[in-house]
Amino acid sequence: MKSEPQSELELLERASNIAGISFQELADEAKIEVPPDLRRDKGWVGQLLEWHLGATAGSKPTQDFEQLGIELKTIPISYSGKPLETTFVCVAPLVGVHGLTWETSHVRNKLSRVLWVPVEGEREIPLAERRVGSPLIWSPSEEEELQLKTDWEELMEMIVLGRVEQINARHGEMLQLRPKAANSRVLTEAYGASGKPIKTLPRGFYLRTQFTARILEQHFI
DNA sequence: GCGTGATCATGA
DNA sequence: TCATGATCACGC
Repeated sequence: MKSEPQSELELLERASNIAGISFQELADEAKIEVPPDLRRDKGWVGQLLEWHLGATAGSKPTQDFEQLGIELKTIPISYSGKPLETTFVCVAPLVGVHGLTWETSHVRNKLSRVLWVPVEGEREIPLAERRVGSPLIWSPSEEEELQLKTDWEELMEMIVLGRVEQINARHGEMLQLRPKAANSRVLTEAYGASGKPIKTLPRGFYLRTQFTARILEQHFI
């Protein structure tokens, strides 16, 4: 593992220095194997980049670079430069949500400052040959933050009203709520009708590709 | 089971 | 073709 970067500039420089490098080359340096594909290693690219950039948070529910207040997100892009996948943000709280506000939410904290690292994501490109793209540091604009806040409040209101099982991925303009679990049999506690406890599938907040596409676009304009 | 890292696979 | 709902691996 590399040391933790001591400043935002140092982090950005590290990310810039691996732009254009193939996953094979990065894996060799980290002394790890490149899997044949991502079917059984969905988080492999993210962990490869964590290693190279010196992220230390591990599986803690905090920003990847706590000291710098920065979250790392790799984002797979198509040949046209558009995101191929939505972006997971964090697990959604389903209980103990009384008094939670956007201002203190994990979503806002994680997205307050993000190092986006685009990576080649087309499945027809062998994993070992895919390359890292140019990084960018981003914070939400006022408009973006308002969009996120609006979505978050709508989703959290449904959760607190015991309507979590009526939420589907079509809710939320930019921020959506979807399953986040090992499989569909996993259960966690939530509020049901009349506030009675129920067991339901754990959920996570995800950014729509439309939202992340704009972030990347604006950087290149 | 929870939270991290996410992408897969299928129906519309 | 594309987004939704489901899924995979790991540390603890």
